[in-house]
Amino acid sequence: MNPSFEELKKELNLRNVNLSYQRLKVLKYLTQNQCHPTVDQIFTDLHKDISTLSKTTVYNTLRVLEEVDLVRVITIEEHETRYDINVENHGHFKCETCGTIYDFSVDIDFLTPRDLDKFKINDKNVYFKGICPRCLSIE
Amino acid sequence: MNPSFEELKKELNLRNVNLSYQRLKVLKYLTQNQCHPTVDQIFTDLHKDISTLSKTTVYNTLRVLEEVDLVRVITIEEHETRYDINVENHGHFKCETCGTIYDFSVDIDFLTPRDLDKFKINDKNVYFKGICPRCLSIE
DNA sequence: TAATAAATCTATAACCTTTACAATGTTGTT
DNA sequence: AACAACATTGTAAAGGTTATAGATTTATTA
Repeated sequence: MNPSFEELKKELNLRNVNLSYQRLKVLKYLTQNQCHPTVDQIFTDLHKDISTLSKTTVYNTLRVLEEVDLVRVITIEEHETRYDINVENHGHFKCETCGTIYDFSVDIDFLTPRDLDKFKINDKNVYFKGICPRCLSIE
Repeated sequence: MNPSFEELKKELNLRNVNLSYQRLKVLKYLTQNQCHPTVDQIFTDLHKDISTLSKTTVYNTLRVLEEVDLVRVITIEEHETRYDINVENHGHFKCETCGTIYDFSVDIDFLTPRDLDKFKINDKNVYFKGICPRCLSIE
């Protein structure tokens, strides 16, 4: 499972990242909204609570969290960078009709391309596109 | 193997896409430069031959070619949409040091996530990040 | 071939996301 | 309390992509 909020706070301390009020809110948002939100979604939602919040802060915070490997960047589609707190390897499915992004479990370690024998692999990503069951049933 | 240039021209006719001079040049470029170029790379190189070429035309052409499934969009990294004429399923490896994108063969059909039983899958993508052998040896 | 319609190309401006930067505010340490 | 270090904010700038309108080319018909 995903790490709990408390565990994440500990992680930040371990990695010498100060936990400001804004960073705490972003982190909390990511743990509670594991729907791969965009910066704009995060900013818009948090702005309701923190009227002084700047979008730059959201960018900065996400960059910091990414640097310490607590957050993962997902680039399924151009022009919409999404953020995911789950660092575990899993695949993403984007519905081309409604835009929802679904997680799915995939045995990425099973992928052992012989072509990459001499390559150092840091990150593996799998994403599919298509139509989700809900949109299929509506059609 | 990849389709030949002549075959691609036939494909365009089949799909009722007019083959203008500019489109022909872009298509030719993609078949001869299968290095997943960006729009800017395509435009800059072609501009040497066609001084009147507009970057908008490159965008438009790529969109048309994508719509008829002759070209595939690769989004490995944010802010750099890349184009690939090879529609066959294969994986991409991006070297985080030199930026080169390598192809590798991967048995994508082997990926049969049970989670996606009821999903209609149109497109499968696999991309890895890490360091390529050349950069490893230089270090 | 000429006339007309349709499609394509070009250039510019607009848009949107992300980054850079400088000023302000906050936190931590002594 | 004073200082330094860091974080936040707001604005401006950068970069890539798209919208649009006019010019050019191509296709069609007579």
